[in-house]
Amino acid sequence: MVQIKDVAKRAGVSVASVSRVLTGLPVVSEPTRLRVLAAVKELDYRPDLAARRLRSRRSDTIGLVVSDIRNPFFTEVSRAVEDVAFSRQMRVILCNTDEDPNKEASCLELMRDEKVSGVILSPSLKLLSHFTRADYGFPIVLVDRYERGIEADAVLLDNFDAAYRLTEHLLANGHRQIVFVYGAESATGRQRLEGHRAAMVKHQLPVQAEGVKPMEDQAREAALAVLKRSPLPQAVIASSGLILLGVAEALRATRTVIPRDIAVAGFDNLPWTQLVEPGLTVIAQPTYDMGREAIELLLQRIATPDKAMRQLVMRGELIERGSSAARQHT
Amino acid sequence: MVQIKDVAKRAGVSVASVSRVLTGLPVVSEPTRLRVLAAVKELDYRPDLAARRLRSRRSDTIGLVVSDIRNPFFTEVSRAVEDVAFSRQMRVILCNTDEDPNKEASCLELMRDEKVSGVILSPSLKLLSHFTRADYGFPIVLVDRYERGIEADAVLLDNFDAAYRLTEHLLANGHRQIVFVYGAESATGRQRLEGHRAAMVKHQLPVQAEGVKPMEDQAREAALAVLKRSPLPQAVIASSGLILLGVAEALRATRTVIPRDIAVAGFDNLPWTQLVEPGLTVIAQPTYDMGREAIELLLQRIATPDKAMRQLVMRGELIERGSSAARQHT
DNA sequence: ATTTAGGTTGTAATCGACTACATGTTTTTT
DNA sequence: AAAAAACATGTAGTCGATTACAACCTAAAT
Repeated sequence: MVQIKDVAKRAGVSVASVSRVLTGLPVVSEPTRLRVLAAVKELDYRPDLAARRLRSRRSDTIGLVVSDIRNPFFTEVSRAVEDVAFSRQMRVILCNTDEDPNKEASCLELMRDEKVSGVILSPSLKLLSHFTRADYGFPIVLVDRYERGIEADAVLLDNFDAAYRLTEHLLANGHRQIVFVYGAESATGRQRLEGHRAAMVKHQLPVQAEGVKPMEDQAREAALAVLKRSPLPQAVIASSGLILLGVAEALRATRTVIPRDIAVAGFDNLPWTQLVEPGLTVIAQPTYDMGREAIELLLQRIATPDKAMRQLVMRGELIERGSSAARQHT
Repeated sequence: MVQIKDVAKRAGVSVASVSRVLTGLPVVSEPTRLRVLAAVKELDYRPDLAARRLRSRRSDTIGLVVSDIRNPFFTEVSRAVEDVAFSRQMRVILCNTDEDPNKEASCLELMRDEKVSGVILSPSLKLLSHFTRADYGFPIVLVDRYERGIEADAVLLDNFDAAYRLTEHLLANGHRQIVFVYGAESATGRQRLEGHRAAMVKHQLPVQAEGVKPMEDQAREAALAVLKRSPLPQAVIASSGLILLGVAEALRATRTVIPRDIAVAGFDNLPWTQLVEPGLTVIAQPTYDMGREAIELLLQRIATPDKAMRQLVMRGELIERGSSAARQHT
């Protein structure tokens, strides 16, 4: 195993100089720098990360704590985070919480043990409700979930605005009786409900909301119940991609024709939403960008810990497809 | 910062005893063990991982190297790997290669630097073609991709069998002119082509294969070209979920009706395959189980490095849906 | 010519845990 | 009862880097 003293010997300098070159300190002369780099290359020296981390108290590692990496939103975020981290020679450690506060606490403890430089976190509702930055030894950037007034960096969709515009779109196309199926245990779901509510109230229409647990089968059951109503509502909105999937399954199971029998709209522009006839109208989130912004924000926070907290609120894009087409007068 | 000597003092023992208790060595008496554990709890002591790793030369970390975590197959595998690792107090480090041999080499180098206990790898075609276990300082388990005769642990689908059965299913339903759209740059795609070929040859039918790059838009273009043919083939098989998506997009864009105009079948039982009318017939892979088996295999390999290599070949499940319904005689 | 400042370099201490070895104690064997 | 074996524990060295500090050299300032 070649180590730093071998490099030092080869380059004819002390270990301190080698270390200075490798950590990028600007206190080495150009000639020594070049000789060290040459020796490193000749010997194919790789610094021992454990030793480096022990002494320097830093790990150059980013933690990513999400409910479930299989959620396409988080998958995309993780890819963005990994891309940026990789380009900066940093590592990513992943942890799934399943929305379980205990597992979430374990994950954050794990991150503390790893002495991560920072964490990108999608918090459970419970953690979000009493989030305090001082509780952790590392900076945190929240993604997807955030509540007004919390002192934390965050990257999220403008949920209120997105749901408001989606609702306005349906209303403009003549749909009046709208059922809003949303994730009741999620801050995001609730904020989207508020945006929907605001649009409905503005048009003096009643709000029909169905809160579900954030699982596909739950959403399907809720949607099936809605579809048993008589008369059928004129439209249904799903507050997330997962719920939209459940709704689509229910519609297919009951042979309900979109948009003739009922109009549909939802969140998350997943690949399949354009495949389901006649194409599902959705709010697209800039997921990859959100992940990228989250880690950039985190890296800035690590560099300058005392600047004021920032929230990056991103705008969703309304993608109109056949599922929300104008209502035919009957 | 509370450290091991604080615990030792509190428990009235030496640091060696504390270390022995914490690393689970069976050479401590029960009384001291209990007193150490009590002291650990009272002080909320957390061992410094960097120090531990430096001295012990082990990291208790697993590397996961895949082409793209956004591929649902790998997403699911990563979730399984993370679950098992988490339950054993191990970490997972993720790296995406984009099928680029250079990035792949960087990822594996990164894993070496991290002194991972082992790696779960989905190799590029190039790496697979001259894979040698001795090239790395850690054990490797291959997932999804494997070639006969390679001396390596692996977990994969029985691709030949799955494609064979899928083809037999289409043939049994009366489809004769079948186009097989497959990922030409993937070992998996090629193996599936061989299975398809075997079934066609057995029935003395010609093989029509279209190799594409493993990207959705490439598959769509290829499928569009196929759909321009006159007469239209009677069925199309997609050798992966990604390609199936491209095919489905092409069919929708051309308003081709499944299965009246053309029958469809493919791989990967993704949530949306049952949503596309009239439901797409697919081979389902036991993805989560494959991930679980992969890390279990890896942990066994770490425990006993010298046992013979093992390949776990799993059987795909044929899920028949409307897209491959029996051909109407004309 | 002497002092001062600024820039380079090297020596040695240090990070915090694991573990080889030595030592002491108890149990078993002869 | 003595010797050997087995077990339990402690002391101190070690893992391989970073970095505080001191020492040195050169150039600028007095």
